[in-house]
Amino acid sequence: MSNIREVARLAGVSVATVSRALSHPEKVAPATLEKVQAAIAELDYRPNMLARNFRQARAFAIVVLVPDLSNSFFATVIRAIEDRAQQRGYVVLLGDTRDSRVRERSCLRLVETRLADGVIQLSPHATAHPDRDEILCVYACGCENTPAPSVRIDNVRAARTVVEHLLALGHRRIGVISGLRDNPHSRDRLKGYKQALRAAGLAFEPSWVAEGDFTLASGLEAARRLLARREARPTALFCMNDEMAIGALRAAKTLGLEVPKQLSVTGFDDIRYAPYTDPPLTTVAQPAEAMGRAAADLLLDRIEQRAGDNELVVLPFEFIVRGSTGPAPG
Amino acid sequence: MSNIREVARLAGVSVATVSRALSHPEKVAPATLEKVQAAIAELDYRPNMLARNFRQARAFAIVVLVPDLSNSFFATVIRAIEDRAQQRGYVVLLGDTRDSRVRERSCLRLVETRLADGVIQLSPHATAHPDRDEILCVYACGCENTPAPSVRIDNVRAARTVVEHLLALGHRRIGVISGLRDNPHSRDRLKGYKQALRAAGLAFEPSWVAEGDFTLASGLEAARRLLARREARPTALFCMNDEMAIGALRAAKTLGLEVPKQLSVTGFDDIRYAPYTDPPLTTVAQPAEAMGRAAADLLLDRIEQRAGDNELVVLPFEFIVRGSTGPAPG
DNA sequence: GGCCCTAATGTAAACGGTTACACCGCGCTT
DNA sequence: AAGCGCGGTGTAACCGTTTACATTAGGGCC
Repeated sequence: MSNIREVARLAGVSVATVSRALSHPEKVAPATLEKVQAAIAELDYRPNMLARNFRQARAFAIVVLVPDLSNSFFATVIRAIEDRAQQRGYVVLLGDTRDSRVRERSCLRLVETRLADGVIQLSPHATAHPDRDEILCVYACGCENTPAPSVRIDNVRAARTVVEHLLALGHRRIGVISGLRDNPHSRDRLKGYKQALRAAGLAFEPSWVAEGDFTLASGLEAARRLLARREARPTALFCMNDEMAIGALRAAKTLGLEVPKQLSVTGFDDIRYAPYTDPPLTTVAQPAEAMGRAAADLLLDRIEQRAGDNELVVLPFEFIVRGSTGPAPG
Repeated sequence: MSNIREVARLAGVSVATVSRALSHPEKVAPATLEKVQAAIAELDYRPNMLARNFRQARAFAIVVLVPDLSNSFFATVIRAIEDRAQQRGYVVLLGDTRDSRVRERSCLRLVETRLADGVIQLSPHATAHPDRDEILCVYACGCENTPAPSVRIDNVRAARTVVEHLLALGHRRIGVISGLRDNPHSRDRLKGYKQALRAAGLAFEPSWVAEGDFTLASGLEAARRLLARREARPTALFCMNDEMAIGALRAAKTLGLEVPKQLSVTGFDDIRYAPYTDPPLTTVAQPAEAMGRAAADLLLDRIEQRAGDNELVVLPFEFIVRGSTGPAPG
């Protein structure tokens, strides 16, 4: 495989000139540029990026830490990140942590060993790693107390909006299918739920909160538990993501409950499958693509030292009413 | 940031010894090893992988080309690839091509420029690139005529199995919702469809094939077209992936057709949402995880020159009957 | 005791780029 | 005409490892 020296020899110039021709073409005379390009074409030369990156002490790579790649929402965010990163000359390394601490650790090692220049976290693990502060890290799906450079929506307000919608439809017994109790997203969204209740003069009833873990199966299970109660069964379920809402819809179906006639269900995220559930899911659309792009820009700006001072990006969400919510039954 | 020389100085040995202590610990005396490790701990030294990779002329990275990351099936395959790659000391670069040729090209450039050691393709684009032969490439979701190192299921037989199931249920008018007509997967699966028809003594009716592009929306559209016909409306729809099947279910619902009573629908892939559709989707389960792992192993073995000779891995599929198929209506 | 073999370590040359610095020649200014 | 500035180019050092080869020491064998 040819290298820069061969190109230089063939073009009759020095290696420095070839290097400049590639990296700073404006600094070399047009005639020279042409000779160099001819030589490059002739040899089918491709610069060795391994060498370039090594010399520049930059990997031109970022790693994205995702709790679960096969969740459609995260996949969309990552797509946007990848897209933007590529535009700016970076490559993205995949780090599916599966919510495991050791996997996460081993991904962070990538930046410690210089294989990556920074990290984008898709989960809002607030728990700082001891040496985390030396690592450039941006949170793409932040929460109220997610540390500095991060992008998020106002989860509290979004949750409140959803619950206000249900209240306006006359629902008084609104069950919650939550993510893991100590997950920051769960906390924020529960906060919004409580705010809406309080504003409506209703008391918060802890037994109406069923804990899941953001998966389809856990949503189904949680819904079963909530709907099992004979007395005072919830007439609406506020689910903290779409996957669990889809699970809840399934539970309703197997219990013979008609949605939205007998039970309203709401989701969160607006994943691509949301308009295709039966009935289509009322949900909060997070601007997944915009969040990905913004997070990528935030991180890359910091890597390239053009650290903008606007370190917290809060993007607007959209509340989308579809068919899964309706007036509270009789 | 400390480097190998500082470690050597602190440990009172040469850089070569430090290097060996890290890469070939069995080659250094236990006492020396200890000194080196102490120095490493003291300085909190992390070897610079950029330098190591450069020196070894290896990136220890593979890129995976995926047509659409937010498709749940691909996401699962990638997860498995990432998992296996990490086990074997490699990192995975994400290449979401969005079915664009230029994006694909630019990803291949990564291996030409040495930033990656090989490629795993998730789409079976048979169209060889001019210089593709210099690039280590493995196909993870192959077809009948996918070139050499590849893993796949027997798409033809799987499709035939599905259609035989529908025939056994008494269906005689079986519509097809296909992927793009020239997509190899579409071809294989259509072939299986035809085989089943022929075996049952039925004629193939081209107008019962509606072309989609594997997306939810295209499935909905295609189903609308097929179900719009007054005379001889299909009683079953064979969809070439789950996403389009979900679209078809939606179409049926909006047209007031009951599934499976009036219309049977089948999918392909068994994505995680398949058991949660209404009714749950009858489909072909591709062993997504196994496919990912196998593809990773195939590629890494070749990168490491331990090229196994079993270059074509054909994994078993599973046909899963759920609620979306039933006897043909009266 | 000399020889040979081996294990452990050190020396220094790569790897393929980038870039600071030196240099050269030309045109413009004064 | 001398000096200056500047655009274009070349020389060579440098980035942090790995590793071929040289060197050394020690142990076993005759």
